[in-house]
Amino acid sequence: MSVQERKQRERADRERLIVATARELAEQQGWDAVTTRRLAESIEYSQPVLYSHFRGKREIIGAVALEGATEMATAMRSATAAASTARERVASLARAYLDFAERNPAVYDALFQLDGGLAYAQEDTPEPLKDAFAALMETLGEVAGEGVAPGLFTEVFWASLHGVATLTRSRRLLPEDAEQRVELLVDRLAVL
Amino acid sequence: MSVQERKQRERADRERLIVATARELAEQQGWDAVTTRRLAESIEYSQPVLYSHFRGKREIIGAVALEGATEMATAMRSATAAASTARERVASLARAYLDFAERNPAVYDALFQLDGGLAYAQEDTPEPLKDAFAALMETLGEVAGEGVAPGLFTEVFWASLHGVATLTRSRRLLPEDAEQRVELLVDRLAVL
DNA sequence: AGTCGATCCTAGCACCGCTAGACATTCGAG
DNA sequence: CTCGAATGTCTAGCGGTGCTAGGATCGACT
Repeated sequence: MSVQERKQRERADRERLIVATARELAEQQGWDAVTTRRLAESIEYSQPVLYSHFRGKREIIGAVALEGATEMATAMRSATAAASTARERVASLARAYLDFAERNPAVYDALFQLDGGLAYAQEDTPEPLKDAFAALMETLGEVAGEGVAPGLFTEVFWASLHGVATLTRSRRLLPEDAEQRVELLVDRLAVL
Repeated sequence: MSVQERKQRERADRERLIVATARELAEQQGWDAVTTRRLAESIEYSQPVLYSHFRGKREIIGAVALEGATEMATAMRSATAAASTARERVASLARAYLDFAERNPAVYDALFQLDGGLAYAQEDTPEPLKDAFAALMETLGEVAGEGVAPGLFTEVFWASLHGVATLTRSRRLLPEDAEQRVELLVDRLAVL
């Protein structure tokens, strides 16, 4: 049995290596540079090995997305933990979100821009994605205002942040006024 | 002279044909299906002809984007023209924006999602793009509220719409509550 | 020790964006 | 009217992509 267990462990290790390498490559040179050949070369295996772990490149993107969702949820929760007022919590959350997007563009793309073959906003949505949304809702739910469903409010706030994040990164918004945009969003959307 | 003029005219016609065909193909089967081979096949010329009009696929996307920007500006202006109150104007604008994105996903992608090699938010930004932003600002500038620059407010409102549009289309937001999301955005962001 | 199954790689498919170079056609000068 | 030049277009091909079929190799059991 121990031999099989070792093999399973090695296999799991290799899978983690694939995901980590894909992520690293994507962060350094963009997702376009993450080709199956380069990825295989980087992990020092041949291409077909990738396909014994994942159905295709899309699933690798999905794996990076799930990893990122967990990290993002953690980042958002720790950002809001220290703040005492509701306004501070919301502002910290927004800043943490945009900060994560800026610092991990490839992971952010895997999550919200590319097709990783993941289901969103459904029952079969993977747990990390649900949890990241939950992390948003924990803070945003309390500032939704009367008569507005927390889920709906969270979606709208999230979408706004997403718009700011993506338009900024593609240089369709200038990065200079980033802070002012956050302030405006928080002050107007949240009912404090 | 007339011979040269005819040739120039034919060349311009062919260029329009390329852009129109690219757009059509993209709307029908997505931008991934718009390959230089298929596009060339569709216009009944060989591949290299495309490169005598555009530097590459990116520029073709850019041409579709510019075409789309003009249409979008028109759509937004005619949506706000009929409305009498400021709130109605803003709500109509938002709906027109999201409607355009939903009805012309490929054009919307060319404008705000893909790289068409265009400059945004700069002096050398093409006129159609500037004008589309101007169309937004005409309506949104008057509801920015005191002490908030119209340009900044327009950017934030636009970004929010963009977030809703893209997350909805990639099925990360369910389309059901679309109208509620618009109402919430308008009522909270705009100072009426 | 020999078999047999799991594991991995080589080689290749059909496609991609893009371009060099050959070919035909048209134009303008003598 | 002829003939060289310029223009326009095409064929063929380069290096790349995601993905896979089929063969070689290796290691664990009988």
